[in-house]
Amino acid sequence: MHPEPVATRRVQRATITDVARLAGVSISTVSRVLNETAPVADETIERVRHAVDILNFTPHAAARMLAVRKTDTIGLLLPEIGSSFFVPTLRGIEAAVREAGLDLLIFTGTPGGQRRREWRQPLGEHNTDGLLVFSDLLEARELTLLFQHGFPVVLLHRSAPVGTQIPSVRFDNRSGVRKLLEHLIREHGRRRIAFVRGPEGNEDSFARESAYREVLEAHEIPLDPALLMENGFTEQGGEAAVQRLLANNVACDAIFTGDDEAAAGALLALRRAGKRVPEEIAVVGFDDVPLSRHLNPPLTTVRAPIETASYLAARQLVRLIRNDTADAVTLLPVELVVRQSCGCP
Amino acid sequence: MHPEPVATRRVQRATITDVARLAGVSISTVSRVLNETAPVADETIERVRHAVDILNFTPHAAARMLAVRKTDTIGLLLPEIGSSFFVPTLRGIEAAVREAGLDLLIFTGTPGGQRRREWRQPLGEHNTDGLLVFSDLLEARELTLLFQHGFPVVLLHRSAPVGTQIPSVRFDNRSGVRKLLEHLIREHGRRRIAFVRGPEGNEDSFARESAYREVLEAHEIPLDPALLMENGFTEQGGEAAVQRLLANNVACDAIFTGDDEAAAGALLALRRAGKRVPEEIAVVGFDDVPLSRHLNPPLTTVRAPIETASYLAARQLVRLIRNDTADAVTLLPVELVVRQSCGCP
DNA sequence: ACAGTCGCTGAAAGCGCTTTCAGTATACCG
DNA sequence: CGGTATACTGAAAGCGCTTTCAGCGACTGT
Repeated sequence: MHPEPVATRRVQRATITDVARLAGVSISTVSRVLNETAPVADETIERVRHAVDILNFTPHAAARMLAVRKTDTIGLLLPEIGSSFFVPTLRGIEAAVREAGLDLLIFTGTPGGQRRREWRQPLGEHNTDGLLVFSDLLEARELTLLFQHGFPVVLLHRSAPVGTQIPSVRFDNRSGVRKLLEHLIREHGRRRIAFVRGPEGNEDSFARESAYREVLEAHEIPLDPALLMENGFTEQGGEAAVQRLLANNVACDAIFTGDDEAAAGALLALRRAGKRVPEEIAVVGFDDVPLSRHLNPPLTTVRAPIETASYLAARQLVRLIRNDTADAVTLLPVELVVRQSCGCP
Repeated sequence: MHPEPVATRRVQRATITDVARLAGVSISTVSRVLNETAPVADETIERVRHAVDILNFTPHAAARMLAVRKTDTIGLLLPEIGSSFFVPTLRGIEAAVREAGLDLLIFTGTPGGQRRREWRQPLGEHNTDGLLVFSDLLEARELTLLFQHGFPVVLLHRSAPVGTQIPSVRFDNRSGVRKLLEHLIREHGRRRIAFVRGPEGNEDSFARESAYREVLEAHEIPLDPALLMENGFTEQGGEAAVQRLLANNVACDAIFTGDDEAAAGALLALRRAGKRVPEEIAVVGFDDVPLSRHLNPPLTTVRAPIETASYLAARQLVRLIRNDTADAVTLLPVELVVRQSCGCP
């Protein structure tokens, strides 16, 4: 497993000065042919290009950033990257970032949850041209501070702190939950619907829960606190929640998990307990991650345009960086996708 | 969807000079208290810290990089981030990167596959302290060039180009395939085993295919070219491959897909065609992504330590950056995980 | 009492680029 | 033919940091 270790010695990198010397011009000229910022004689261009090739010259990004005072980089702040929710999320962001010709710096939260608050901010205002924040890692007051400094920030799946106008893009959670639960109630006559919520402080989870309460109320179904469970938007969380539900023997004919991963866990627990889904208990989720159609039975859920959301968020950020303007809020419509776990054939 | 657009005006950032002025010291002193590189009087430290707080000062990363001549950033080169394989991969890398106190710059390949080859290399030798390369995006000759320059690079799921000693970390694919197929052959008596391979040029896929051939040979099963299909390590690819297989009516009693996502697709196609899995056709995959245990039936596969691999790769890179040494090759053991899709109860 | 140390600090040189600014040579206009 | 724009180029001044270098005072040891 550990054969010959390998060693390395660094080689001095070429700088713009080397190129200039080799081409017999000044560094200003080299800079000009590289950036095409001023007319340069064809013959000179040729010489410079040639020198660049010979020396395999690549400009030192930091020097460039320092001189032009921008980084052409955007930062992405993520919670711990756990679920498959991140695959489309990252794709969307990456697409937008590449389209804009920027680079992407990623920073994720520590599992422990405690943030590193040091003087050297990894994604601070100085290291990137803007920040895409997905997670509750950054506290409201830090966001506010950033906003007040006019530093470009956009929020993904989280709304702006009061007092700020930070652009955000989110799903229309309420409408999704409404469609989902009404389907369960009207089409399948379920009324004892458990809700397995996401982590404390997660806005999506909060919105979904309050929509859940609204729908129950609208149908005059009393809310049974025993049907409300925690999880954390993870498979294990969903599994544990359902285990608890079953252990406590609380009657229920449907489970709505705040997200699909939890639904997967719920399904696992239900099967292990010998419950038939959907006959005895229906299960529905939210998000429609790629996993969902493969579940057994295939999961009825709400399709959230995950990739689109992150793509648009990144685009907003780019707009904010380049034009100093963006849409305050982008609310993305979601769509009910009926598969079999709700009881439909 | 697009309410009031929001506008922003930038605010001038504080520099070390501002801090120095406010604290009534020289910038050298400020730098020293920030970096703790030389003794500074307690009272002075206090004044500087205070000034830093007041001004909300964060050092300009580019300036720092330029001065110290390192970026404290590592670059990650990914293929298009498509499958859930990336979730553990990113986690592992992120963990290692954070442990080492570095930042992570991500660059993924263009979907079209053509690389941007411009003078301004996004992840070039100048923008990061080292590169973690997962994908065949970078050609062998570019890797070689980097290696010759002594630029730290480590390869993930890809072996070093001939002539270089670039460290790499990979799975022990052959052994995994052997265990998997021998199980299929010995325990379940399957002999017409189709193989759905990954994308051209993917080393994992190549290794798995050649191991497949070896195992067949060892069991004196003739290789039927009709049983060899392309896909691309995607769900859709696996689905399409199996559709083709069925359409051509080629007899087969098992399908081995080069990865689990493709297995998920295969399962879908099989079910749609009314084939019973595993009774009529067994299906096995490779990787054991989180999805696999949820498939219907749960997928027998080979567990590859995806997160560990990327974690170790990142650690090797850090070692290479800091100590100029690393292990030439790290081969990670894999493990058969038997579920129901092979025919086991 | 004096050289040698040590704690602490500021001036200044650089890191590798971009970008004015100034300048020369050539073209073009009336 | 004088004047003015135009193509092209180099010197030099930064961008915001780190890091020598040198210096000053206060201690130490002999």
